[in-house]
Amino acid sequence: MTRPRTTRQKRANGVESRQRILDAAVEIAGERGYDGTSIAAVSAKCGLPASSIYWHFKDKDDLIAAVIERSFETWLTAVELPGEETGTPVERVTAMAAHVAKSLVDAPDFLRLGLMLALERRPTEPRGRTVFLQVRDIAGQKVREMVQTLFPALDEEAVRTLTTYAVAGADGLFVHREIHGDAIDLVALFELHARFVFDAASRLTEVGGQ
Amino acid sequence: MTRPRTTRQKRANGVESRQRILDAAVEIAGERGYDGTSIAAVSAKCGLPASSIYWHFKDKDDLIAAVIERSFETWLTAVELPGEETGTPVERVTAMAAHVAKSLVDAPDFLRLGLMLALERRPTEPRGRTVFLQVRDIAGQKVREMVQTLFPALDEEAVRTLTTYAVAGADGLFVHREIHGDAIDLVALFELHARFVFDAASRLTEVGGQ
DNA sequence: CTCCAATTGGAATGACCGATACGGTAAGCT
DNA sequence: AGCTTACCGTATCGGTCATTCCAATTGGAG
Repeated sequence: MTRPRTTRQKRANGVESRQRILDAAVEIAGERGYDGTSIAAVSAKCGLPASSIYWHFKDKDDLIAAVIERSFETWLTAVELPGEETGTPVERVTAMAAHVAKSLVDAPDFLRLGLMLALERRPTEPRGRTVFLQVRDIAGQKVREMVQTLFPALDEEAVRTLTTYAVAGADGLFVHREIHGDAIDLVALFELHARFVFDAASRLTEVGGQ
Repeated sequence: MTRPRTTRQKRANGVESRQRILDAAVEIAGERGYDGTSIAAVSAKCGLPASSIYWHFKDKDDLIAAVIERSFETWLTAVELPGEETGTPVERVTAMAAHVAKSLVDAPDFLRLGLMLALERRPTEPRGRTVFLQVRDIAGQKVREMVQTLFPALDEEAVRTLTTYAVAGADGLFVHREIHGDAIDLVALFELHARFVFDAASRLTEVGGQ
C-alpha cells in the first residue's frame, strides 16, 4: 500500500513514451504553431515531465521537426494505398484527387502545421520548415510525373506551371476547409479541381499540338 | 544644461506614434505570427517604449487586430483602383485577377498574416483572426457577385462552388509565392487561374443550359 | 505663470519560457 | 550481488513574456 503517490509506469518504456510525446506535440503544434507550442504544455498533455521530452529530443526545434516527419509518414500511409488504375484518364485523375482529399481529412496535421511553418519567416529557419518543404517537394514531383505521363505533348514549362497550379489549388482548398470546418466537402472540391486541371491541360495540349 | 540623455521627440505626437507602432508590428507579425510577435520586439523596432504601445492599444490582441485592419485597408486602396471595363468578359476577368495579384505583391502582409492566424486554432480565438475572416468574407462576396453577373445562368450552388474555388486558388497561389519567393510571377499565375475558372464556368453554363 | 491633458521614459512585476542538473528507480546483464 | 543503461521526477536556472505603475516632459488653454 505504500505505493508512491505518482504511480510510475510499471516499466520505463522509451518507445511508447516517444510516441506519447509526439502525439501530444502534434496536437498542440497543429493548433498553435511553432511559438505557441510550449514544452510545458506538451509535458502536461502527455503526462511526462519536461526532462523526458529533452531525453528523447535534443531541443524544441528537434521535437517540432520530428512532429513534421511523423505526421508526414502518417499521411503517406493514408495516401499511398493502391489506387486502382481503371477507367478513363480523367476518371483516374479525379479518383486519385479524391483519395488525396480523403487522406488530408483523415490526417490533416502534416499539411496544416507545415503551412503554418512555411508562412513564417524567422531569422533562423526551424528545421521543421525545411523538412516540410522537402517532403512537399517530393509530393510535387509525383504530381509532375503524372501530368507528364498523361500529357506528353506539353513542353517542360507548361508541365511545371500546371503542376504548380494543381498543388496550389489543393493547398487553397485545404486552407478553405481548415477555416470553415468539417462542413466543407473536401473530396468533392478536390474532384472538381482535378477535372478543371485536366480540362485545362487537355486544352493546352490541343493548342500546343497545332 | 541638464538636457535628458535620450532626446525626446520635439513633440509628443500620438497620431504619428500610432502609425510607427503599427508599421513595426505589421512587419514583425507578418514574419513571425501571433505568438512570435513580442511587445518588446515591436517596441525596439519602432523606438517607442512598451508603455506607449499600451497607451495606444488595449493589449497585444488589440494591437494585432489593428494590424490586420490597417493592412486590410492598405491592401484595399491598392486593389480598388479603377479597373477599366473594356474588352471581352474573359479579358476583363483576367485583367482584374492580374490587378489583384499586383496588389498582393505590393501589400502581402494582410493575406500572409491573416492566413497564419486563420490556420491557428487556439482555445480563445484572437480578435485579429475574427477580423480577418470577416473582411475576407467581404472580398469573397465581391467575387461571388462577379461570377453571378458574368454567368447569370448558373444556379446558386454552382456560383458558391465557383467562388470558393476561385478564392481558394488565389490563396494557394499566394502561399506558393510566399514559399518560393519573389522569383514566382504571381501576376501570370493569377491570370492563368482566372482563365481556367472562366472556362470552367463557361462549360458549367453550357451543361446547365441544356 | 499655472494647470491640464496627452504622451513618453524607464523600471518593476509576476508568470512563463526553454533548457539543464541531478538524484531516483527499474530492468537487464554478468 | 553489483554494475550499467534507460528513463522518470523534481527543482531550478537565466531569460523573456505581457502588462502595469508612476514619474517626467511637453504643448496648449486660461
